[in-house]
Amino acid sequence: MIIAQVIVDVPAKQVNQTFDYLVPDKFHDILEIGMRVIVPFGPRKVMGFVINITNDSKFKRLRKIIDVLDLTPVLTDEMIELGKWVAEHTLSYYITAYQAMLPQVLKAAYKKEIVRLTEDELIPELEVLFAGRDVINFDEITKANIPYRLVQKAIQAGDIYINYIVQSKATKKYITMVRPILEDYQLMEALEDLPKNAKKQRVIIEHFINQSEPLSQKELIKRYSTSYSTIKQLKQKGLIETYQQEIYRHPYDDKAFTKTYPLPLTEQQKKAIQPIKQIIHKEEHKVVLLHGVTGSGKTEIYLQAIQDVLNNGKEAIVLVPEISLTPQMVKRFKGRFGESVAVFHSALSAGEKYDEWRKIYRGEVKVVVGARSAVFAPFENIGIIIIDEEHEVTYKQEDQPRYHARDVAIERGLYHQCPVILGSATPTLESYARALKGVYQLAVLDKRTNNQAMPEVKIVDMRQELHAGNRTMFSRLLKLKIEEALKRKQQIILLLNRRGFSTFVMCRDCGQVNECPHCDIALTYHKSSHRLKCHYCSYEEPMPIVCPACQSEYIRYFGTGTERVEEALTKLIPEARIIRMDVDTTRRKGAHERLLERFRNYEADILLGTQMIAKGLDFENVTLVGVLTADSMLHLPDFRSSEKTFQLLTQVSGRAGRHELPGEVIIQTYTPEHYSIQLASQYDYVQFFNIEMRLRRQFQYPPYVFISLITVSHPDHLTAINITEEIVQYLSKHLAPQTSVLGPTPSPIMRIKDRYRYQCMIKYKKERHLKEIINMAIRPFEDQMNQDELQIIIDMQPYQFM
DNA sequence: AGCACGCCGACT
DNA sequence: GTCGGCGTGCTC
Repeated sequence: MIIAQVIVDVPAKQVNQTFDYLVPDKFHDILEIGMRVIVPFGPRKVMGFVINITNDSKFKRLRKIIDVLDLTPVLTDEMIELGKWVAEHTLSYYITAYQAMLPQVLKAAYKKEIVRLTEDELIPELEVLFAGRDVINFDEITKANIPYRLVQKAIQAGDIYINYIVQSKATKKYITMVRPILEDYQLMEALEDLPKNAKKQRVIIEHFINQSEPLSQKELIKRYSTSYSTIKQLKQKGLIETYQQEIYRHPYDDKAFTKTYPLPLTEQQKKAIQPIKQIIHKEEHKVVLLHGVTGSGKTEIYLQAIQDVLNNGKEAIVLVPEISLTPQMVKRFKGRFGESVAVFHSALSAGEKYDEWRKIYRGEVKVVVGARSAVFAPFENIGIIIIDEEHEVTYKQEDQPRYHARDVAIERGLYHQCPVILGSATPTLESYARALKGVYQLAVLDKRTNNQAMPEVKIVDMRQELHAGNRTMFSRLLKLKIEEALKRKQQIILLLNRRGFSTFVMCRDCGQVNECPHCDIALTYHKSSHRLKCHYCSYEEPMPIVCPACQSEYIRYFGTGTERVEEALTKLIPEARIIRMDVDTTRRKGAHERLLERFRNYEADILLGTQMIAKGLDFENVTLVGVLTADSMLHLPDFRSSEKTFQLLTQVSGRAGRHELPGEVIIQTYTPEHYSIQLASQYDYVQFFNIEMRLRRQFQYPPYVFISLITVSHPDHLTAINITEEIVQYLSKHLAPQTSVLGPTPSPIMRIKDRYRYQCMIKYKKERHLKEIINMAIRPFEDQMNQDELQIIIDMQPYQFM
């Protein structure tokens, strides 16, 4: 008796466990651990992952596996363990963790059909619906508003039945290939027999006499400017045949990547790469924090370390923050390792992602470059995992399973006994503290490879600008520097740090701010549509003409959107050619790259944008970087706001003067004395680290404590508070006395989509059974979560507190 | 999750 | 007595 233990595709607490199924004889030789199967589950059919195969079960009445969806396993043994680990550490369901590790298209799609079983007259409602057909989609029942009991009755009478269908969405792309069936001499004979007027057929047969390799039908038609009918005729004559060949989509195919070769390393780089190479050769697991200033050549270290790994016959994973932002990075990896690189990209279509995934899975590539989810790349022999810009928040997944790619990488590094490299110019305090403690190994690059000094940073106090009568958003210094750069035919990057700061509408008479009726947040003014939109739900309304509260006509919008900056800039310096980059101008696929390419080709003088332009860009001709509002996110309710400001300013300053030309940075701020702005301007990470650590200790924040966050939301305000209160009570009682349980505190945005949101924050140093205790605290509300509109979100390591 | 089952009030 | 609404509990 062969029994498969299956995790079923039903994300619910009560079924978050394996179910045993009998493996029918016909699947004995096929079925392996890690494959997807279709199993009966109650009255339905669902997809499931086989995570173990045994030969006994404590259940005596087992049902049979209906079908096997894969020819080879989609989950390796390691990934099965990893999925368990992820689920348990993030308090998610196993099924959710496994789905997150695989490309979307491997997710099953479910369909229900109603099949007619009798020729006899059905009830009129159903008869109308069937309208002569034997099978109809179940949705039609709901659409036609037929009460379900009537359907039930017909099922009981045996007139109809419900057919549950499980489909794998995986689509492969095929191409039609043409090849000769006969030998050359036979083809030559056939050539004789062809009618004189069959000129095109002759050409094609001649082609296959010279060249017996198959050719795609498309290419054949194009090359000999013929048509499908010619091929069809040859097929009928039995000279050639066509067949379908599976192909990969090639998202990067159209671009030629120029081959690059290892660059000579500087003394510093040599010193930094040495320990990494050692770990690679000893095949041990260690985490190395590579703290390197912008432009210090971290990427070259990655590339050469990977080369060593490949020479050892192993594979490499490289995580970058949102890869579409750094086409230059892809270029470098493709240039160095060519065909053996797979790229994971949020802009790829589901099918393209699946293709890249299969290349990894079949061992056709050795290197993966990708965003967060690439950490799950199904390699079986990993030799190194690199996380570039380790401090980036995008490595934390913000929905279930709420994992951090860094933690997963370290877990995989442990399994494969390989190094994990965390690279950053501004490491997170957590990582740097661990490096100082010796938990991680520290490698430092404090010089740029071109030996250029870091660009000089000037801080401009915007309050004084105002006092001097300058009401524009450009200080006199910045304006002067822009003009100078334009004169020198050099380029400029302007960063509008907009987070927590957008264009809202306020009445100048009564101070009324237009807010979303469903969320506690000001509506954002969109110039293009002249409407007010909520960024948290989909609510929008036309821009009012008079104030809704006092009917005053003096309503206007405040704050600074990129559109307005562009407008003001054009007014100030009319000759400047500007490219604006923000969510609006980059929404379309490939828009990002096109805009950057135009800037690179010097089709514009100024690149104006939000956060997205701060990272990874490398333009030779950029000598001036301006930050319009350095402090806009300093005051967000987030203990990491100083750290994030420091990171952003350092990051963006690094965009200037990366090559021959020296760079300059202007930071405009209303709080010039703030340490994160001061120290960013001096590139003094270590000092920033020391000051920030002192504050973190004083106020008990990570890395001195761990934080877990429970967010309770409910349409009823009081219910949300009360439930949070009960959870807080339970936790305070059962957690260690040194642990602090804070709450109920309203979330920074208390109401979103008409739901009130309250938080309970747990700050702890050591809690061995935290997950179990949290689960116990939540348990009394499980039923309510199923039925009522109660939602409880647990984040074991939150990065966002909104 | 999604479905059946079973209890209870309202109605033919 | 029967219909339909909803709470409860199960799915190998």
